[in-house]
Amino acid sequence: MTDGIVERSRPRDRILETARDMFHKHGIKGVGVDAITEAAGTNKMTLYRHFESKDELIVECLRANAAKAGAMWDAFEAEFPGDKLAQLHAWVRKAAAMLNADGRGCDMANAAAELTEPDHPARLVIKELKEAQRARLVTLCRDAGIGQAELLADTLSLLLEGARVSVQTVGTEGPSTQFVRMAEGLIVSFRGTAAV
Amino acid sequence: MTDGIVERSRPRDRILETARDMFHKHGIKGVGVDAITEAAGTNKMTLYRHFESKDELIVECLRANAAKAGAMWDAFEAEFPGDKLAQLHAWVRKAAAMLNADGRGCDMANAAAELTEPDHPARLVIKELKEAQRARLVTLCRDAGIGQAELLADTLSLLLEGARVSVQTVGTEGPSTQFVRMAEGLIVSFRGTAAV
DNA sequence: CTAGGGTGTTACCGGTCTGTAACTTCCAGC
DNA sequence: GCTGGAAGTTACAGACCGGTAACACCCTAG
Repeated sequence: MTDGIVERSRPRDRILETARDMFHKHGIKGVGVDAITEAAGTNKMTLYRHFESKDELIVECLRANAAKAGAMWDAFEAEFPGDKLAQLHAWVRKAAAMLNADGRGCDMANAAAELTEPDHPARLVIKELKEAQRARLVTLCRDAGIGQAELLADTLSLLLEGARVSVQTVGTEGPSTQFVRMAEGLIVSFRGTAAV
Repeated sequence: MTDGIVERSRPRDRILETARDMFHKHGIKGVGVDAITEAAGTNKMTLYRHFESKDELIVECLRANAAKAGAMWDAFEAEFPGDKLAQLHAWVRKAAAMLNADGRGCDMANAAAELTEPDHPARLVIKELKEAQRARLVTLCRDAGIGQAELLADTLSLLLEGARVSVQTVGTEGPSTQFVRMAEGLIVSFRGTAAV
């Protein structure tokens, strides 16, 4: 019961959702458009009526991923309104939970690993989306009253990014098990050096 | 002027070296055996006389990469004999230098991102080699007299791994610029909590 | 009821992929 | 100089790839 998601909805949405799922599981070059449309319960022609090429479908999937991640951030704000520090800790816990959820790393990072052509349209949106996420984390750290918000945000980013590839290479029992401990420790130690 | 390396040597070595280079630059699924053999100045039949399949060639390339990385560690020992702390700092500097050298991340991590079949032969050796590298870093930290050597080693691992994917997604001007600062800071702070 | 747009179906194009067969050529060691 | 093995050459098999053409269908809005 994998790769299903053929609920009745408009073909475009089904294709997008199925492609996201299959790209995530099998990689981008590991999935052909035929396989996507079949799993989405439709056909190739319909795909090409809604997306001008596989590359555009890839880009649209990445954007959809980022939108979903953005919604997660909004959920933190809803859960701890105004309490930025609590939101930061929620982010750490959520990230750690997703680490162990599936052994595949970040879709954007994986896409960047696969799509090596320097002018591939996906590379631009990956950079754009990653930078937006970084900006959001920096803002959260700063609003949580942390001095050197950029440094903390970048450190947390690298740790999480590293934990994701670690899970992908050595599994969930490797260095990534320490992620929460590292992240929490960092936040505490940065809290010490409060706003200047 | 790329992908050359057609010096006169035995075809097997040329194929291996060329494949390493091309896999690194263009990804594994982004390079066909025809392209490899042509760039290596030989032909497909010769490749298949030395490697039973592309998958075996991939595995052999990964092992060669790991051997090269191992040689780097030996160089640190040769440069700072017995001074494990100096070797650790040398490792940080070397890692940072390689970060900015080329925008492609770790070959093993990239391979893990591309080769999603859970029983792909490469996945096994990736895990094996990554675990060996981790063990070596833990040993280095411990021999440098650092308490919680595993935690420091794992943190440094995740930071470096994350920095490599960061370079690949947002470029060298992103969070990875802070890698040395983070790593050196960590080493110092772990030195504080000396061996228990 | 009808018109029309979204959808499904089938077949196809040209290209690329891994891997193999059959044969020729080269070259080093005897 | 001869021979045997390594290497090169050409052609091909069979599968898959992204993308398109032509046409039949269905279902809803008018």
